[in-house]
Amino acid sequence: MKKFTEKGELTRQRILKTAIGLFAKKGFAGTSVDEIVDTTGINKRMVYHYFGSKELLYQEALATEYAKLEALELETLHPDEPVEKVVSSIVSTYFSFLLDNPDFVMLLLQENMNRGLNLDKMEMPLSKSPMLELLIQVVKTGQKNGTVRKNIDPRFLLISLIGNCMIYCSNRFTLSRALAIDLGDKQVLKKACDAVSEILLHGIKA
Amino acid sequence: MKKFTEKGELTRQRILKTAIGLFAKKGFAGTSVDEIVDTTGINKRMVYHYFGSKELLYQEALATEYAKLEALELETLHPDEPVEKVVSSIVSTYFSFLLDNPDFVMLLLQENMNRGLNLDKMEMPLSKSPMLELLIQVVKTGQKNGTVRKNIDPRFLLISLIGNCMIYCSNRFTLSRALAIDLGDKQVLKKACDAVSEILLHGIKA
Amino acid sequence: MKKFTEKGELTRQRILKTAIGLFAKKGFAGTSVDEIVDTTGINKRMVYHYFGSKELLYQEALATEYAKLEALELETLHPDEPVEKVVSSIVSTYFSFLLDNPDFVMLLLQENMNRGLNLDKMEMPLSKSPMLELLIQVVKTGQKNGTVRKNIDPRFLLISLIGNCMIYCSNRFTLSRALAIDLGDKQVLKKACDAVSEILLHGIKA
Amino acid sequence: MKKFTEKGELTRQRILKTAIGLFAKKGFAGTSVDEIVDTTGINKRMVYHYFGSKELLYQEALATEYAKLEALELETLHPDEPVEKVVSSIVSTYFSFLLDNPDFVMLLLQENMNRGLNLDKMEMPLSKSPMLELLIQVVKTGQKNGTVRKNIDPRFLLISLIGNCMIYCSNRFTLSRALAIDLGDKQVLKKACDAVSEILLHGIKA
DNA sequence: CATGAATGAGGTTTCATTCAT
DNA sequence: CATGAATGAAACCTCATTCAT
Repeated sequence: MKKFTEKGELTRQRILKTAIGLFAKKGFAGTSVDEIVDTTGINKRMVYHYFGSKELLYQEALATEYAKLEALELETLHPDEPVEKVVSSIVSTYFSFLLDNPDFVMLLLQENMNRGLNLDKMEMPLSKSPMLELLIQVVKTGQKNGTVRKNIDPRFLLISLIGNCMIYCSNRFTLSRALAIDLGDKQVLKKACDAVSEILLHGIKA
Repeated sequence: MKKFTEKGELTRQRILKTAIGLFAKKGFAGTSVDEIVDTTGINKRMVYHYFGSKELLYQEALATEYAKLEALELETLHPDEPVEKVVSSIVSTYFSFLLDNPDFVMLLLQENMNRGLNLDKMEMPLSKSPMLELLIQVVKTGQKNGTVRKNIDPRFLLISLIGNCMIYCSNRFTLSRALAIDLGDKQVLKKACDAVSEILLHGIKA
Repeated sequence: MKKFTEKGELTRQRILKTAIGLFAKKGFAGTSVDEIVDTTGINKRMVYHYFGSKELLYQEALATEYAKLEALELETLHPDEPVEKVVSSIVSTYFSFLLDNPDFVMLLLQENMNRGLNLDKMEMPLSKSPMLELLIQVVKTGQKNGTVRKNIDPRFLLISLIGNCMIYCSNRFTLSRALAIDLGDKQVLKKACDAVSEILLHGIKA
Repeated sequence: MKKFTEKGELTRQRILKTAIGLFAKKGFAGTSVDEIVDTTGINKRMVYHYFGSKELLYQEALATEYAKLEALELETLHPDEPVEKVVSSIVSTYFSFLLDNPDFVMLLLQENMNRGLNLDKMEMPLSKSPMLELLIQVVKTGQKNGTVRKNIDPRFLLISLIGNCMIYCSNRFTLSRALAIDLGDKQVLKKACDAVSEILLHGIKA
């Protein structure tokens, strides 16, 4: 990796931060380099100096947000805790994370719309999800002591879990419209989080 | 409004169909009018003749795909059927629909990324979801006869239901990556559909 | 000349009238054939059927308006009338005409900006101005009987006369701005007309 | 505001100068940005870099020419000079100016044809015409000492004055045609200038 | 490290005109 | 006589990128 002076690093970060916001809001094709530099006030040449190209800048933006997912705090959760506690904790963790990181959500969706091609190009390590590891543990334990149904597949469970949370972000506007309910309202979201927790808990228990 | 001849209508439809595919695959900004006309072989001027602008073409594409959702056949489902049958039917209906209409999924996600602005511009009628009406019925019945838990809100249930199905499409690539499971595989999807059905059924029953 | 049926002639006239208005307001280059047909509601093909091309339509528009100038009523004026009466009559005649025919003014200016090229193409007859003939007469008479100064050239007098009237139309907006006076106001124009008459009358008398 | 280097300013000026000539000759709609850049040899992107849009470039062209009018040297004219000298000086000043600045004349006419909309957009200051101030002075003085008729309104006088000069430029081609006199001929123009001076002087004197 | 100038390709849209019926 | 469909060229403007200092 290149090393930059302190001032340079600051410039770099300002560009990256601005780019993340714009790419998240308007997509890769919908965002112009001019817009990024106009927003930051930094000279356009700097984008190419620090990032090489628009695409590489986008990938760095994607990587930066993606890294946040891995930083999800799991410290307070342990495989030896009861399954109920673990599941509801994961749900609220995801809810908070997704709501707090709308840029991440948008970039993730975009990447999926793009068939994951940028992640391929970036050769991101296929890091095993720690969340999945945890779920595998607690489900196995739960199945042993009879609190979890036998045919629960932790992978599908994790997907359900994510899907239940993500949908509030990824389809917020169309759902608000169709169901006449404001999914931007904090109180509504609190109830939604609880509803998700409860339905999943009942969904897996034996 | 303008009247078109049969031949003109054909041209119009060819443009629209092509546009739907490209907008779904590459997004609004990522698709050029040139690309659309090159694909169809129709003169570029015709796009503006029939649709007025790229944006209006996009909106018509969106409306066309969106209309498919409303056409989801609910005829075989009835409010007086048992809740189990209804829920699992809805799940498999959504699964099939989303898998069969990837363009719809992409356009829907894009519209959400765009904060629903195009739907607003189009002044789409806020049609009450028939799916929601159905769920409200069967949940109420189920709660009366004791098969469904009291605190199930049909709206959150529907969202969960959609989220559980949608996630397999909207996040297919990143999930396949992270969980080391091929979500493009038909058999995997069959299992996933069953898993979703089961978890939700257990999730709501008293 | 071609002959058209009554209905056809009507269509033709509607196109021509619309074209005159648009060409006068927005210029030749600034007016599109589409705009003309959209305004009339007549099919675009008809423009080419009746006029051949946009340029020929423009020339016909120009000729139509130009013809109005020749129709200026001079019947009540005679060479044997006193010069004062003739001059003030001409002034008010021009004033009325120019104010009543803004399209003429605009097309005339445009033609001058275009170096008279269309008039050349149209091979318009270099019709001797009847106004000039009249002026030549009365000036000669006036000079003979000592009421008009010797060195008055009727041609320059006519130009002055036209210039004094035309300026209120051709430069209405910039003059209104610069002189803080509303040259669109009827009463102001009445005074202006009188002022022009008076200044010219005193300007030529011996 | 943006800062430009010396070299950039040069490029800017070349574009502007070329634009003035073309806009004056062919009008706003009749001039294409491509034509401007082809004439200068400068890349098209630069037009938008320095001027923002074709319209803004046009406005700057208009403003540049318009500014020349204000620069009309009035230094040699003083309110305490006799009215005859002042009027004939103004006439020849205008004649020279208009003949020397055909681009100004064309842009001014165009702006009037456009109802002064660009001047409105540009929020040009409604600078009091120094020429008018001067005329007000000398007319008042002339009226006091009995050399100028009482009912001369300096504003209408100025308009007449301008009209008498302008007409030779604004309607040069149609007048040359109609009156069978070459208004492009220097000697003819000299005589015309004198005729205007004389008619106006006699027109105002008591 | 940083800046403004510059570029060629391509973006969306509109043009005047012709075709087929 | 009249219509809607169709066209290729050119309009204005923006793009990601590179140059020169």
